[in-house]
Order: sequence, then structure tokens, then C-alpha cells
Amino acid sequence: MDRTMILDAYDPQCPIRNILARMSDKWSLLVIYTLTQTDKMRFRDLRHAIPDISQKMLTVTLRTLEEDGFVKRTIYPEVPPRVEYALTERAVSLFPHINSLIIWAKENMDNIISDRKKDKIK
Amino acid sequence: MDRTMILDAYDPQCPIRNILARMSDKWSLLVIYTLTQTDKMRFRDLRHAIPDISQKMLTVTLRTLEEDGFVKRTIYPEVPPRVEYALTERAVSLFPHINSLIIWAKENMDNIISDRKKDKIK
DNA sequence: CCGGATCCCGTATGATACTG
DNA sequence: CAGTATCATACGGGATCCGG
Repeated sequence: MDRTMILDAYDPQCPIRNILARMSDKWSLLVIYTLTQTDKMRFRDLRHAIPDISQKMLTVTLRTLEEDGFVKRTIYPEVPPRVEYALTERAVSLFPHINSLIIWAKENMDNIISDRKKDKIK
Repeated sequence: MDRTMILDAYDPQCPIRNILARMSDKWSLLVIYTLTQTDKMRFRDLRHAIPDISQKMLTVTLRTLEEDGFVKRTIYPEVPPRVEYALTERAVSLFPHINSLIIWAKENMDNIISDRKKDKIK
């Protein structure tokens, strides 16, 4: 097992904890994943792709991702307005790590869910 | 970029989303990380290792991790009681993926925090 | 010493209506 | 179309007390 030390991992202000915390909200990973499917998407396309996200949370999530440099937002001064979202290079470099987590989850989900049910029977 | 499809990723009941959501709460990853540092730890050792976790949240986090088969809990019927926690094979197999995320965060945190500040000035 | 039970608060999230 | 504004709510998480 890799036991690489993380400096200050136990400091509540640890930037790594901070970054991981911001990526692990309810929607961020799913929005990033969705944007990997196409090079750029409009706001309404994202809403359509993620049926159960509210308009507000999509806006909030996109703004946070933009602040952290994961998403590039492009406004076209047209009527009606058009706004396109695309992943940045930073997000592209992050995605393989997320994807390896997803693949692990896919391989293990059946056993995990099975374990949970066992506990409930006890 | 890897565009491997996730079946039902947009189903709110998607097990992968469920599992990722449960792993991405405030403490789970840090507790798993802490348990990689030693083969087994007592409750109070974990509290000591993670100074800012409350007793309740450590209990809740450990129970959830146990339910999902990430942690093995061993109670020794002694007085005073002794309870030891250790990672399961499942958690050991998960850790490299978490660690790759941590390493990515370590490499990118300075730039991300710098970007955030830029946005605030605007 | 371990950790369960209870109470409480702030933030994250959601529903709805409105606007440039 | 792409949001804002407002109001409502659920849940995570902390403080404290209690019990085996």
C-alpha cells in the first residue's frame, strides 16, 4: 500500500482537504463528467443531460467550478443569450483520476450494496 | 480523454453515484487515509490523529464505513472496553485511487487557490 | 474508555416566481 | 435562454449529556 505522507493532512485548513471538499459536493463530479462527453455545452443542454439537477444548483455548481478553474464560461452577446461551458485543461487532467474512482465503484458496487443489506438484517 | 460510458449515471438512484456520494462526505476519506498509516487503531487513537473531528462524527463515519465494508470493527470484551478498527481488503484496493486524487490535488492546489483569489478581485 | 442519544444550528439544496 | 430573487427545507455536523 502506498503510504506517501501528506503534509498537514490533519490541519483543518489543509488546502488539499479544501480542494477535495469542494469537488465532493453533490453535483460537481457529475457536471464534470457530463462535460467530458462533449467539447462544449450550453446551459440548457446540461440541464437536459442531468434531469434531476435544479436550475439554481446547476448555476451554483458551474460558478464554483469556474472559480476553481475547472470550467470555462463563454457568453455570446446575442438575443436570446447563449452561454457555453467547456472543461479547462485542469479539469481534463483531473478527470482520469475521477474516472479511476468511477471504474472502481462500478466493479465493487454490487458487493458493497450487498454488505449494506446484510448489516440491516442484523 | 477517457469517455467510457457509465450506465445510468444520470439516474438519481445510480449505485455508482450513491457510493461516490457516501465516500465523499467530510470525514470518510480522511479516516480511511489515517487507517492506512497503521494496520489497526483504537477509537481514541483515531480521535487523536484527527484533532478536529468530533466524537459523534467519528462514530458515525466509522459505522458507515463498516456498513459499506471498508472498515473492520473488533470489540474486545474487556474493562475498560477496547475497540480496534482496521481497513478491509476492499478499502485497501480503493486507496490507490484516492491517493492519486490526493497527489493531483497536491500538485494543483496552489494554482487553484490562486485562481479563486483572482475571481474575488473582479 | 467507548460511544449512544438528544438537541440545535448553519449551510447546502430545492421550489417557485420573476427578469434582461 | 440563462439566469436572479425569494422563500422553504433537509441534512450534515457540533455540543452536551448519559450509560454500559
